[in-house]
Amino acid sequence: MQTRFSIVDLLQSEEAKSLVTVQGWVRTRRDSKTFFFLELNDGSCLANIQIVVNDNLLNFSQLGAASTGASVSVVGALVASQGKGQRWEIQAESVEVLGEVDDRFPLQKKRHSVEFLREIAHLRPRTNLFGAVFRVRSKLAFAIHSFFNQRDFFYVNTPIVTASDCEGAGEMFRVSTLDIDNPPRSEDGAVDDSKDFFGRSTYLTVSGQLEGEAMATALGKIYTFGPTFRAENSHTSRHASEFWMVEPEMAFCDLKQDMDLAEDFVKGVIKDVLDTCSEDLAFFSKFVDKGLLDRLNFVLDRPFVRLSYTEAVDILLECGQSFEHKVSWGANLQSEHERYLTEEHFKSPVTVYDYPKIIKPFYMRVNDDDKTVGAMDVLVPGIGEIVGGSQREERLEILQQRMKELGVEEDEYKWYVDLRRFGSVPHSGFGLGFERLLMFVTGVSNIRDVIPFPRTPGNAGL
RNA sequence: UGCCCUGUAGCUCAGUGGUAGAGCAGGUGACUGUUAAUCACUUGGUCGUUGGUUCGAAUCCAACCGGGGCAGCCA
Repeated sequence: MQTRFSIVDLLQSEEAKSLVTVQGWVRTRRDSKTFFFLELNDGSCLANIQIVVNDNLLNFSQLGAASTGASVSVVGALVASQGKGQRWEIQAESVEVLGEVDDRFPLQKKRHSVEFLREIAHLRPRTNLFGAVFRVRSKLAFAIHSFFNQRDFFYVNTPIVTASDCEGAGEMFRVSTLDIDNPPRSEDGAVDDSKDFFGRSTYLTVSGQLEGEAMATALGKIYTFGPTFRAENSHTSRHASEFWMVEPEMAFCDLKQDMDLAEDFVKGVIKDVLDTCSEDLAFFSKFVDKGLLDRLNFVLDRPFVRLSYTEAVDILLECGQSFEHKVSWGANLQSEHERYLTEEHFKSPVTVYDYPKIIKPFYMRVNDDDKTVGAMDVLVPGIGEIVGGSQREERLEILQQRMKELGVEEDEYKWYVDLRRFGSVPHSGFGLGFERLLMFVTGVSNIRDVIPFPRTPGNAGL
C-alpha cells in the first residue's frame, strides 16, 4: 500500500521503503537520453528529494511537462542513491503532472535578487531562501508561545480596533464605515464621528500594552502576540506598516525583573530555533550572513551588557568617535549611537535602562531622582532596538501629574487610570518586534523579506 | 518627510552621441547516474514614460512614474 510521505520524513528515513507517494513542486530537472532526474520540494524542509524517472514509464513521453515549477505526484520506491550528494532517492514507478507551468513562470534555477522576488510575493515562498524564512517564522512563533507557557504566562488577545487616538506610539490607521465621499456632518460642518460604526472615531491598534496591563493586574503574568499597525511614512529596511508584536506584562514585577525576562526570552527563543531549524539556519549562515551561527551562539553564551542611559551617554561622549548626531544627556540615542554600543564598543547585545523622563511617555515609572524613568531597551548588533519596555507608573497621583505634563487627556484614559485607583500594584512589561527578532535570527536584512505579504507605505498590492 | 543611488531581453548586467550585447533562463538536438549537469544550435528588446537638445539619443537635459539605500519616527 502506498502512503503519502513528506520529503523531510523520507530524507530522514532509516530504511528503504518499497512504495511511497511524494507530492511537490519540481525545483530543477536534469535530462539524459533514457531517463531524467527531478529535484522535488514540498516545503516540508529545505532539501529536495531526487526522483529518478526511467523511460520504461508508460507516460514517459508526456513527462516533458514535469519542468521547473510544475507540481507532480510521484509513486515509487525509496532506495539508497547510487549517485553522490544524497543518501536517498526515489525510483519512480509512476509520475503524474498535477499542474503544468508555461514559459512565463518567473522562478529559474538560478539565484534571484530579493528585490525581484518581492514583486512576486505569491511565488517567492517556493524559493530556498523564502521557504526557509517562513518555516523559521513559524517555529519562532511557536517558540514564543512555548517560552511563556512554560513560565505560566497567559496568552491574551487585546483589541485590534481601538478607540484611544493618542497612544503615543505613532500615527494610526483610521477604521471607519462612513461614506468617504459623503460623510455625515454636524452643525459646524465637521465630520460627525458619532455616526460612525462604533459611535466614535476608531483606529487600528499600535500596541496592546494598556489593555495588557488590565489583564496582568488580574491574571498576574500575561503576554499578547498579535498584529500591530503603524501609519508612519517610514522607508527603512526595519519598518513595516503591519507587523507582529509580542508584549508580556507582569504584575508585582520591577524593571530589573523585566530586563531579566527580556534577556531570558531572547536567548530562550534563539536556542529553541537553533534546535528546531538547524538546516534552515545553516542555509542562512552559508548564503545570507556568514557570521550568523557564530553570532547566535555568542549571544547565547554570555550575559547581555547592562548599563544605564547615563553610563551609555558617558561612553559615547568619551569614545572619541565623531557622530552625525550630537550626544548629550537628555537626547534620544540615535541609530548610530546604538550601533556604536552594540557593534563596536561592546560587540554584544546591550540593555540600556533608566532613560530621561522628558523623552519617554507618560506611563513609565518615575525614578526617585525625578529625572529618569524605569525604561529599558534591548539593542542588538545589526538591527538596533529589538525590545522596548518599562516599569509602569503604578502611583495614581504621579501618573496623573505625568499625564498633565505631557498633555494627555485623563478622560480618554479613565479606565487606565482606574487600574491605579483600585488595587494598584508595581508592574512591568515590554514590547518586542517579532519581525525584528526574526531578522536577527535569520540574518535577513530587510523586514519586507521576513513577512509573507509585507505592507509598507505605498505597497499593499499583494 | 529629507538626502542619495538606480531603471537596457523573463532574470543579472555591459554598452557614456553613430542605429542593441553577454551570461543565465526558455526552445530544438546530443549525452547510460546527473547535482545551479554538460555540449551544440536557437527564439527573444517601443533601452520606465512624456517632452526637449541634436543631422542623429539607451547615452545629454527636464518633469513624472517605479525600485533600492540611509536618516528621522519606532518594534
